[in-house]
Amino acid sequence: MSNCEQCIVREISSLKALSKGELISMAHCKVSKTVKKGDAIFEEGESVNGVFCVKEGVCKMTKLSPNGKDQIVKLAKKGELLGQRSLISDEPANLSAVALEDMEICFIPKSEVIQFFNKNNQFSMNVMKTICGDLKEADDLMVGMAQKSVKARLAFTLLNLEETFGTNDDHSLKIQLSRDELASIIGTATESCIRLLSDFNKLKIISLKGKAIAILDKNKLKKLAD
Amino acid sequence: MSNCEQCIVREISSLKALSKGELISMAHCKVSKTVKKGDAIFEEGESVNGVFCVKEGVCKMTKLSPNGKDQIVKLAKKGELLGQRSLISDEPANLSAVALEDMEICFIPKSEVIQFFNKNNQFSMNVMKTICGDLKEADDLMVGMAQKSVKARLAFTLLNLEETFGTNDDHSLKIQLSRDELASIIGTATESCIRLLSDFNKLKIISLKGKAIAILDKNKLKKLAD
DNA sequence: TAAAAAATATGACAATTATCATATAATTTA
DNA sequence: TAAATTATATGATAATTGTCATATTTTTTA
Repeated sequence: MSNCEQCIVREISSLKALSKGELISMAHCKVSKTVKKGDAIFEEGESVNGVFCVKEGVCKMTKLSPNGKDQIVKLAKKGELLGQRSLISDEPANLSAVALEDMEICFIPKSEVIQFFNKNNQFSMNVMKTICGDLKEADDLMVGMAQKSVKARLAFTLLNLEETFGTNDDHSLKIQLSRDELASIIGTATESCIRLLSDFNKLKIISLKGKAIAILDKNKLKKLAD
Repeated sequence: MSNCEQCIVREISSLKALSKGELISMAHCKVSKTVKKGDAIFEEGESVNGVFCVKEGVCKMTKLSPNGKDQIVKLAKKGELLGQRSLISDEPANLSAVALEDMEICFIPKSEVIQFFNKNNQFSMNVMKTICGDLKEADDLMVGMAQKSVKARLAFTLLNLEETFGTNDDHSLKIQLSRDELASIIGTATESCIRLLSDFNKLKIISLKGKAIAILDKNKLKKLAD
């Protein structure tokens, strides 16, 4: 049982509203886990009896469409709480969470989170704000899906990935996604995604070295993105 | 200044958690309005300093895409609160709200809503649940947009409209949408929407009489919807 | 390390969907 | 009511995107 008071993540999530006492209480009931790349934290339809706090690593939140393809709805990284919506709505998970990298996460049981909701108004407010942010993002993505071409969605996604996850020294995106996963974010066939990446590469807008993607011409990409 | 205690809407929204005293307080500061079909309640980007409670009528929540087309993100009807997300996130409206029918609405100022948040835990919880519901719906719609054909989205939308708004005696959908608006829900060109409606009509899956749409074969429509 | 499996890449083609043109019907305005 | 405007409808065609086939490269496994 490690200390929640000293956890870095505490500072960057809704949990920052918790008092010393609440943190100590949480330290007693939380369960730390490591998750290997590719493993599921939870699956769509599953009853998740609490929330998961991401301490390290990135995971994809996906939903299976009737056609059998997974759609990536969101990427979650350090500091995010998974399963909040489920907990509040008292419903099974609407999305699956699968690790894109090795992860460190903590599970906080529902009873504990409910306590925080009841006693700590600022915590409730933080969670609400997070969910409101997710809602705005989901609405915006929906409009993008409905109105933009695949090319524009790819351009937008690449810019977004750079913004959210940053770049390595060689300017390549820090986050490593397969072509299949990238296609599953923008909502297209893997081949279409690969083809467009090739096009962007030929136009010197991006560079491709294996899985690594680097943005070379951000302005052109921005123009393509709407 | 009319009575909030006797308002029917109170029973079917987050407001049902409010105490007698809170309702009386609200009755003093709320502002009732009528909105004509086609008029905007608020526009995307506007600072809405409170929430609107829909007492009668239906409105569309839309967002302008860079290509200049409006996308309908959601339809809101009696009992729904508009502008909750904005209020909680303390941000301008992400969506516009435009009346599809003549409406009766009440405006409740932000300061009053904040009071309720602070003092009435059940109210907070109700609002949270609503927003969580919206988030789930938005995620699901996003996946649909990304993965389903226009035909499937139209089928799904028609079923949804019947479920949500019901039918008249002649089995036609109670909600009246222009072809343009229907297209703007499913995210396609107006012509494509019209063409598919014609196809469904020829196949006796739906019937068209002017603007009125009636579902004739729900099972076929369900099969088309995924 | 060699073989097998999976991921990436590209071509050919088909299906879907958008766009433009134009006709007709319905609604609004003068 | 007549004219004008707007909405609905349909055809022709182009653009986009998906599917299937098949290399090629990379990664994994034995």
